[in-house]
Amino acid sequence: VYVYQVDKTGAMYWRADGKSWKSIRSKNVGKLKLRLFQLLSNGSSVQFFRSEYTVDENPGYVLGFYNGDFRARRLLHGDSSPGKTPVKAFISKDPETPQSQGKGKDVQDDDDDYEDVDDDRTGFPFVTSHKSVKKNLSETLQSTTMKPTAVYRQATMATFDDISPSSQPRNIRQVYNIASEIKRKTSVRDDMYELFCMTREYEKFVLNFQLASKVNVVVAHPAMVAHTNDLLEIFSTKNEYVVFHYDTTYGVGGFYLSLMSMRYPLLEGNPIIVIGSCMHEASDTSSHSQMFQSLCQELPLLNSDTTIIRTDREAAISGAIRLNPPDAQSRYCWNHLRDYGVRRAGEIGPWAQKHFGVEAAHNYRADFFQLLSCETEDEYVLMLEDFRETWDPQFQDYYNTYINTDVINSGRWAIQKLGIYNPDSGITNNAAESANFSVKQGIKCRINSRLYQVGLSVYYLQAFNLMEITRGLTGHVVIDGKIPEDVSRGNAEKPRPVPTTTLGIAKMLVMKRRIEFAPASGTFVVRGLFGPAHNVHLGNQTCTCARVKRAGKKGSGRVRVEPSLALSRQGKIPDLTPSSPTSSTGGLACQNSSDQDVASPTQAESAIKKLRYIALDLIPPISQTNVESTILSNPKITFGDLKSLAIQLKRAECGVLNKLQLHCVGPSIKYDEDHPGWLTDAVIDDFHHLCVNSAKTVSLPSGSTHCFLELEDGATLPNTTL
DNA sequence: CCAACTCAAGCCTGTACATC
DNA sequence: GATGTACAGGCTTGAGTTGG
Repeated sequence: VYVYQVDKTGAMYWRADGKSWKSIRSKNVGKLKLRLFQLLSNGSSVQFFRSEYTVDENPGYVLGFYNGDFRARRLLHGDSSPGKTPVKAFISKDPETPQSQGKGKDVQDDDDDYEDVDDDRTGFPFVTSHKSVKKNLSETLQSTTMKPTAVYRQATMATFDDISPSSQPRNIRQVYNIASEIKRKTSVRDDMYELFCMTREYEKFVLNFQLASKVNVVVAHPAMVAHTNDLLEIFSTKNEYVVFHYDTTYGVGGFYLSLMSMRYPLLEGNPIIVIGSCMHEASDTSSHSQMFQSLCQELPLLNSDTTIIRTDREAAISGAIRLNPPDAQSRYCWNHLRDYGVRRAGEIGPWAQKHFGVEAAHNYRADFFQLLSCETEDEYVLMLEDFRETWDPQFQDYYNTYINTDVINSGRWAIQKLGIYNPDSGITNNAAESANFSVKQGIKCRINSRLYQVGLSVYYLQAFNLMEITRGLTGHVVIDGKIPEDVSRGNAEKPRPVPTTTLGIAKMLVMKRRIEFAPASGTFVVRGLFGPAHNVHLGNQTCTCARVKRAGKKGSGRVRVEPSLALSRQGKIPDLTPSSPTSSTGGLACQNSSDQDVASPTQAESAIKKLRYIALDLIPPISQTNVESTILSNPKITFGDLKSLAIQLKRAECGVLNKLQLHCVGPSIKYDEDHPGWLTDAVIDDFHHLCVNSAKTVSLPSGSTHCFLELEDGATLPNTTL
């Protein structure tokens, strides 16, 4: 009978005794749990049993008990296949080794069938070393530079006090076995071989595997390729642009890593995802060509004039893209254009400095930036003519030869048409560099990274991208331009949903609740995106914005700005009980008798034609076709929005309601995270009554401070006053 | 709860061969 | 001869799964 201490990790070393047991019964005996095993010999049961008792209250120990015909001990570890001599059980008092119980000594080995046999070579009885012994051997071999022989000697000496064979290495061969196993598991094989293994283990991941004459390996996650194909198909059908980035990074290993990434168009903020990658020994046109050829083979729709590839204007990359995909449009990072144009060593910068001095080079750079920033090509041509008069003829020649074409392609007027113009930076390839950065982050060993390590990193990065895309599309995460988080770190190009028009900025500020009416002071608190908040008192001042025409005041060109919904001083939300033309209590505007410009209820009545939220776009009435076109034309729509849309569809019965309800599904809903459903179902229903059933009241959702309506000439709301 | 099963990892042996 | 490596191949173990 023995008590075994159970490993805290749950390992069941104590149970291993080199014999084959068959579980035959288990039962509870009071607080004890009993498991009974029967010894197997060559597959048949032998009259020898092993019992294990455990106590629930103290799972750290197991009580073991052996009973039966002990002559049955045999079939220990080792080669005991039929026809071979069974090795001998070793009997000792080692409490750690269950098979070595003392009872064995009392047993007469009088049965030939159960005769113990010594090891053929050593003459010593065979015994299985305890697992802790092997573990120690393994740890010593791994943590020191000792040879197996030395480890073997040390291990046997260390257990001098405990002479039980199971507490020592069995023989030197055992140490060799362990060392061999360690080597097999930890050896780093040849980089190329590992890479080659990837071509088989990661099916369809390695698109190109070239060793001679220059190493060139193109990889792309097959699932990402499939998904990108779907996207390209959708967007080419819609004739909309898809923006890619392509950039080469250095310092990853003894090779270049080029990444093809995409501005993912279906998620807010257009996060960067990696489409494919190329590890190449040389950075010449043929290397990049192989990358694009492999990609185009998998992504045939890449070769489309709706494909925009931003690069940093390396000649090798440009040349490769011209070859394949020839129809794609290359656009160059302004920073790199500028660098190449004026500053970069070995290029025109030093040339300009050398010929005309630092100051002149500075002027050329300024001219160059002005040219890039032209709003139209005509303006560019005219400005270029002006500049030429001041430029040195030599610089003119250089500009004509190397710069002009690229500026025409990537100037503001050109990229604005594509919707990729950034007012701050023009056009940058930062996103690609950011993706490169995140790959580097994923590689622990940056300088001496191996090809297969980098390949694996790309694989995992893409898998992560795919997972995040799936989560984003199913509405499980709020993407908001931060997916994947790693990619947007560093010098990532931040998403800029900030509108550029006056009206757009106004809408955005309203949607973000950055304009609030302060009833106490009768002023508006306006918080812009930057800087301090402003307290604005309009008084009788009027807005002269030419774009807005107020109902009933056609052509006036002057509109009074008023709080759309005045809050009572108590902070309660007033109801929208229609007020009489002379009423000044609550209601929606019109509460001030001095407001000469505000349309009277009667005027409003005759003027209302279309009712819509000012910050949301008008969408045609619902039909199945329209729903589809809505989704397609609004790629930022999420599954959550679709679900909401489905609910709205069920209710869709009247035209006015349709319009209102559809407003719920636009991307603008995301502007205000705290009030994503700003236009709630209750409000919609109320408006429904208001518009169709001539209901007299409507209540705003709790917490509402403003209500914005835009009325159009000729619209009617029967019997309704706002 | 348990028997029967699968599976991968681990362990072990024999043989041949290389190196010191 | 001692030491060490490489390979093929078989058995056991331990963890997990499945179905009754």
